[in-house]
Amino acid sequence: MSSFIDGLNDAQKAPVLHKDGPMIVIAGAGSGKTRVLTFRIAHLMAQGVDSFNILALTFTNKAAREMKARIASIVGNSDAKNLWMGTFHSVFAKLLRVDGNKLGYPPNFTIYDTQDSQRLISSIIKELGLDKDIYKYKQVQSRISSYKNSLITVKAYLNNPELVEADAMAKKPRMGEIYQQYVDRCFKAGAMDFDDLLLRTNELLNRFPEVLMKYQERFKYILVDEYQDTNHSQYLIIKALSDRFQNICVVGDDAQSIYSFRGANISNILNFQKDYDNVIMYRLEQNYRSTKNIVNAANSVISNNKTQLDKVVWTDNDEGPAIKVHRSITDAEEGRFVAGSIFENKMQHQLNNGEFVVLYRTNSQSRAIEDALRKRDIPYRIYGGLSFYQRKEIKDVLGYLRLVVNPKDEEALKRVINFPARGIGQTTIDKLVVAANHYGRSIFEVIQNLDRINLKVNAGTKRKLVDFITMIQSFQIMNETTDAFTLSEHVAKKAGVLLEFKKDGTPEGIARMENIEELLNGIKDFVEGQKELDGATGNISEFLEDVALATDLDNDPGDDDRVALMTIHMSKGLEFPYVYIVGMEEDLFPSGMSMNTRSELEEERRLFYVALTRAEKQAYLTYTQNRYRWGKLIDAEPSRFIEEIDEKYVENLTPVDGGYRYKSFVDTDIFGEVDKSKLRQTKPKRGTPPLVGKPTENQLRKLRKIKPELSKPVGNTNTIDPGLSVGSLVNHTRFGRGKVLNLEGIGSDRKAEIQFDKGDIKKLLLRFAKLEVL
DNA sequence: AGTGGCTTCCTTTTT
DNA sequence: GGAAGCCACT
Repeated sequence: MSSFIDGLNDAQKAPVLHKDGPMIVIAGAGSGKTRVLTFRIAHLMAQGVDSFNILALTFTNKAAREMKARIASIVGNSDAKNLWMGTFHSVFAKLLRVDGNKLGYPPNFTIYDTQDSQRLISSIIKELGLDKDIYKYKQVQSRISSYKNSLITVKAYLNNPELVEADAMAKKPRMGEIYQQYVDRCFKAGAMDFDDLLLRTNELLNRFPEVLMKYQERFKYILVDEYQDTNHSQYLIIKALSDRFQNICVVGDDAQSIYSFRGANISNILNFQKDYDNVIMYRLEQNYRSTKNIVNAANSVISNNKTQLDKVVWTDNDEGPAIKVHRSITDAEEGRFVAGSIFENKMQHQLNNGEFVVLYRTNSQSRAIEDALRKRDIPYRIYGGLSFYQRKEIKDVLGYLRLVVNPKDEEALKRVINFPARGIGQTTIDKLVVAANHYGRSIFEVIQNLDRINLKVNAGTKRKLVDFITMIQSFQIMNETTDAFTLSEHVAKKAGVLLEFKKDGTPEGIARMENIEELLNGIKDFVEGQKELDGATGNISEFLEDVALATDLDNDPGDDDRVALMTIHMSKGLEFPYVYIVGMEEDLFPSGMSMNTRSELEEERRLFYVALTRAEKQAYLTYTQNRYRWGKLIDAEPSRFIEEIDEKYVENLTPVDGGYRYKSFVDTDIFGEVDKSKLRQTKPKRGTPPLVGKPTENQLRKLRKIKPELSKPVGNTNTIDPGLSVGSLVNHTRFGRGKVLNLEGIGSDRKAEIQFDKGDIKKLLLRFAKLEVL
């Protein structure tokens, strides 16, 4: 009966037809992973599994929407509606809206974005009177974030001498205090940050067995996409929910794990088979996306990594053209080359703009490409970067709306209480914050009770404060009876945000006004969309939730024909016939900040692998010899990754003779004088890991014509600190001298078991322990 | 309280 | 080359 399955190959059919019990699908790039997931869900439903009992976690909400639509077209619309499908964050936000009250959160809790978190932390640092040069708010925020993602609560932190020690060593002895304050303040504001959405879900499932049971019963079948990018917190949620029925299906590719910086733990996928009994493993190794050339090139690159599962990606597709490498003098010229090449390809092969993507390592690289595309009149769209919802004017309007939904939301309040200016200055706000902390209430409540508190503000200021509160309350009353669009339009006008930008009159002000109008249009569309769904009201809180967890990709209009520009990270899961990877330079890609350990470098390499495997027909790599960075022209040298591609898959576009090359070494200025600065030697690369010098292992292997030996999944691969091995003598700042007995874990979870001379045996996380190898 | 000019750090990637 | 925060002046 399930005739829709006939279009699959045998390797794909097996995981689709797998019924009960834990399973893992190791899916190479372009092997039809999404198809397998989609068909598996459809098949489960066709077999009689109630869609109500299926939970599917995807990497973007867009992916979830598309998958849902696809399933709906296979099995019929009404059933697909009940599927719980979305990102971890959006799915568990929904769950917490229902059951978060057990943890003391209101159902209308706010979701703080990174900026909100950073602002709060920054003000806590100030309030505690700490040195902002030592306690850098961004660093502190990312540290707290990584604690949360490892489920280290404030209490756990304070009870863990290693962590406390590590922060004290880093001259931040008061980290614990900041962490505590931060958590308290978020809670008091009825707010969760991104990490809380996962952490609190864990807390909920741990502390309330009846809640755990409810969701275990509900989610009889759980499917997780991009499993290689899950962090510890996500891992535990999945583990808890699937514990009862063990119908867990995870899909992923260890070679495409690129999110360790936000806590993703590659050992989740490497160790999956140990986590459940009787795991069936499926492999999808046939690539349907790319040419032989691209697949082979990508394979030759990734074989430089030690840590990987045993898998060989291959394809039946055409040979295809070689990967083209282009060198240019400056980043402006690089842009011109890309624009010119896109133009030529379009003409020669009759292609649309939408068939091209330009990928880069950092968002700031988009500028040079944009300039060049604009000059050539090639329409483009940038994904990511400063997204629409992060613009100041948009956040201002949203700030008001957030306050309407949750008046305890301090970050929103601080943002809008004096924008547009209404004579409530920093001094007043500081006093309010102090009072609010003192009474354990929100600023909003403090203002409501001004008469009962002895707050030293003059009568004029007091009136202004009360006026502000009254205005917000009037919005709240309106919100009870009206939809998001009507309310937002009213708020934008009444609060004076629109007027503020209008009277500004500068082109910038006008642009901001237009952006607000665009936001209002967006809300209108949203409301109309929601009204068609049942159970949704088109209320503003639904819109805010959508916005807080939206990816730039999620809002892709995708209707007009444009060249896409995005970071490699954003491109994961996408495919394009023509791919340009720009900025292939040392210190940029691999990033200078990721060359300190082997595991960091391996992640950069996986990132390159992801970039290459986006291409269906043709990939271009470009690099420049000089690039503007931090407003200065700096020398650049080609990325090691270019050399790591087996040369038979590469074609060099750069003219080698004709003086071009000499110019690159001895540059002359416009008068023909030699520019002395170009003659100096390039600085030695700092922190280059020993195994990737020249010649690389891979190059040696190629010379010897030996197939690279794929290492076993876990355990003995040393991915952090190559200098440490069993038997090493080390010195710990606190515990003294010791000997390494054992090493385990991978990446940021890597631990060493050490016998210290004092007699103790301890397991230390290498990430935190400051060890000196003797 | 609000404004303008100065400094710093930044640029790794994002839910 | 830019945002964001700080200080000093009005």
